Amino acid sequence: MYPQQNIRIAVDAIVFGYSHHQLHVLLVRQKYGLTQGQWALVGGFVRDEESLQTAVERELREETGLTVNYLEQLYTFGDDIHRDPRMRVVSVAYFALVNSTELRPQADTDAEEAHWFPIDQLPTLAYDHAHILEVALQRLKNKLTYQPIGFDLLPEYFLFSDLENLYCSILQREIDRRNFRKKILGFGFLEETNRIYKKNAGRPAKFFRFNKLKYNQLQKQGFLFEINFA
Amino acid sequence: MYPQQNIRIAVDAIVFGYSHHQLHVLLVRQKYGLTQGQWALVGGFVRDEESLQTAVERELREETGLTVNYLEQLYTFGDDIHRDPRMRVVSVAYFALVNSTELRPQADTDAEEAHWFPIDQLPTLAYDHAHILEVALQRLKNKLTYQPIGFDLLPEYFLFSDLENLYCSILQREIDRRNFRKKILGFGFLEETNRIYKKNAGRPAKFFRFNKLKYNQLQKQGFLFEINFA
DNA sequence: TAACTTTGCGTATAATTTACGCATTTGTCT
DNA sequence: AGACAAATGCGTAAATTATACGCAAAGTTA
Repeated sequence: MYPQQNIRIAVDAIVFGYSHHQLHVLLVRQKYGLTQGQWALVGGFVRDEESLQTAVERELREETGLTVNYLEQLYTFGDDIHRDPRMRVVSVAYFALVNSTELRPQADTDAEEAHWFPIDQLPTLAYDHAHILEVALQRLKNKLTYQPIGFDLLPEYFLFSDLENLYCSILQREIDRRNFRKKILGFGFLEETNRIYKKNAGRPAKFFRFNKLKYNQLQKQGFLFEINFA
Repeated sequence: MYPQQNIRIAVDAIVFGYSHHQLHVLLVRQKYGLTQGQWALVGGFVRDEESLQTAVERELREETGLTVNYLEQLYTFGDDIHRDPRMRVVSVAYFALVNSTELRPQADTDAEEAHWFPIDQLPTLAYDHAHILEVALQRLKNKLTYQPIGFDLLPEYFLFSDLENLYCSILQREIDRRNFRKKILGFGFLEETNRIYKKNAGRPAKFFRFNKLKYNQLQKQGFLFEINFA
């Protein structure tokens, strides 16, 4: 009924952050083992008495000290029996987003060496982590179009141009600034604040804020978030 | 590096079928153990040397003899440590669809007792399987609107009214028959055949066929499947 | 043949998306 | 100060898509 198995269960987290107009991924350098020195996703083995989600949260805390803004299960990688060449490990991967203000403080923990890498300048990754990252990136791109998760990558107060740049750079397509603004504002879940940002050039911009309560309320009323540009 | 764990990995399959204008789920009666006599999802433990997907396929074959039309990983349930009260089991759940012509032959295997239940007349389910089923049903509903998986629930040749009824009954809303037809035909991946079906009443209807090749082709060209009715 | 049922096509209207134009508000340069 | 550059913010016309129906066509039944 409960056969013996020689399989381990691990969790891994793909943590995305956004800064300097670029998407970044958090990676840690492997300290021990076969892959020593290589870069890998944050992760580790699940303890007998903790839930999967707790396991990821613990690993994130231990290895990076970060507080994530959004966390959801991504996919379970267990079809390649030799993804870890030394023994069979099934990994439940989680997808995480951090607020870009969180991005700086590189953990005050006994963190392994953790670094943010721009998505287009990744090092070689250990195990099948490059593949996992690919899946995560696809999820991010998809989700961006039908759920308001872009705000979890931005600070609480942000400019419209930030939001616009985020969509442009992650989805890698052009969007019409004016139609984008009109559409998002039309949704009715962005609060205009009276904080104003002055750049070196151009007209100063208002800070906006995502009103999550308002969004939840709208959603309950059948509202569907959707961003699709030609 | 590779700690001992006292956790087992199982796979479960939520198999949906469609017949008699109703969505059905395949369940098996438990033969042994704590939950003996109760109904449960098809599933079992993963063997050391098989992939997760292979494990589901094996269990499906062994327990039901069915050939599924569509199979994808749904979610991994491992947050409730006591979902199986006797020991910790993490279950990777898979989502499967079968062609309704497959629905009849109830397996010629040494199958456990397997039965199709209409979605609104389910028995009490073992473990947390009611919850898993809930998640699967939600996935089905969502996916129906943005991927052409409805065709995996229908026979190769089907009538427009079948497709229409499938959408109506699963999504539980009314749709305008004429607009629905116009929209789907406009996609251009349905082949009109010269087979004709005569009912007892009304104008005879043409059989249609889903052209998967054509769909893949369109998709590559950036076409987006989407069915949203008010 | 009249009544009934279901399929299949079409058209008018409403709503939404797309493509732009341009005024506004700042800083900078001369 | 005035001209110019840079970025924000608002608006409007045209094209496309969705919605709401009407109704002919092709059978069966009485």
